[in-house]
Amino acid sequence: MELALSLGDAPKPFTFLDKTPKLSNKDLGFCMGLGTSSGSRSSDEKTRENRESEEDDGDERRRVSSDPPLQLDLLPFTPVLRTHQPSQLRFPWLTDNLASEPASSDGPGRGLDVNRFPTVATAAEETDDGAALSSPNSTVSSFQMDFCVRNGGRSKRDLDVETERASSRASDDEENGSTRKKLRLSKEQSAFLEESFKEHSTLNPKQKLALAKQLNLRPRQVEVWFQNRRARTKLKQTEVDCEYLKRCCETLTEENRRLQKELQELRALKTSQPFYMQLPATTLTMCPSCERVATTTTTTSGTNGNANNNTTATTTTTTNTNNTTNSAAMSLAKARLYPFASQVQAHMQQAPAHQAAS
DNA sequence: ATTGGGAATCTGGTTACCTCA
DNA sequence: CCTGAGGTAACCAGATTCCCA
Repeated sequence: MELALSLGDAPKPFTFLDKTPKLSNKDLGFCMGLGTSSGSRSSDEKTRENRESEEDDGDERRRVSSDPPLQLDLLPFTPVLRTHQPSQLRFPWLTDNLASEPASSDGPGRGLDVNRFPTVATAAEETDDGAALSSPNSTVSSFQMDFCVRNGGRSKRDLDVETERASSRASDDEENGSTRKKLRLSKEQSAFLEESFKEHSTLNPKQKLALAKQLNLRPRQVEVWFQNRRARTKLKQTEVDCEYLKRCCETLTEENRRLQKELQELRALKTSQPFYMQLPATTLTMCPSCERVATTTTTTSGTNGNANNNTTATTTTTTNTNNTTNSAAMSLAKARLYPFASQVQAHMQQAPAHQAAS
């Protein structure tokens, strides 16, 4: 069993997931998407890759996410990520003519028409993270968007309260630079961001601007949302990894317990039947070509009558060929001791490479 | 009044780019 | 012209703060 597990960013994919079907989803209750995607790369690698892929964009962006966020695609706590229909949510960086498209000409295509606040945050959009416009003090655009999105089912009183709050916040922001606004993104905005996160776990400036424009948010807000989203993803992944490690530990503990018990039985058997002393010492080795387990036996000094050499290593294919007595008992003992011996033997005979290697 | 979720902020690290000696 | 140092900007992860439902 390969226990190449990691918390958080896996340094490499868990190859055993491909090799050992016994560690499948049904056993563990979650799918082993661990470390099989971009999340398994180091940030430096990702950064390097991103920069290589950004050459086409010139100086417009510095980092590009080239891989979709696959890491959580298979996890139970994440909704099915690939079920969205591209036609239902359009991403500005995927449709070049977005700006010129007529709004919601195809029904649910835009999906966020409710967010369409007439030219609210254009100034902020133009300047991206400019200190003045994207500073924490600037609440105007985001609030207006929020107001526009949520006012559908509200009473006038609610709207008045909201307006009052916003004006209060705005005034606070104007007079106090340290005031920190809190904005709850609407469901539509969150859903849209989620969808785009499934496409790109990181944003380039173009995508950020487009998303911000689409959602009537400040680019800084989009950027922060993606940062927090990545953090949440990693946290969830860590939880899943911990759970998996816990299960592995339990499995290994149980296996250890079972083997200890078996060892005790064999020791008891050995004291009652001394011929077990004649069994050669056995070690398990790994076949380098196919990574299967092979057994190598080392006969010890002449206890079986004709073995005069002190240390003679042979493979199991020749084990005990001279010992014709106690064959039944020996077979029984070997069957208990080396449950894989017959398979390994057959495998070794099939593969000529093994003969050469041995 | 309490609490959890999440938006926002802070901090430290990395990299790319530019300028200049 | 080349090179290395220094400065700057942008981005990110991680930790933290703190607002609000």
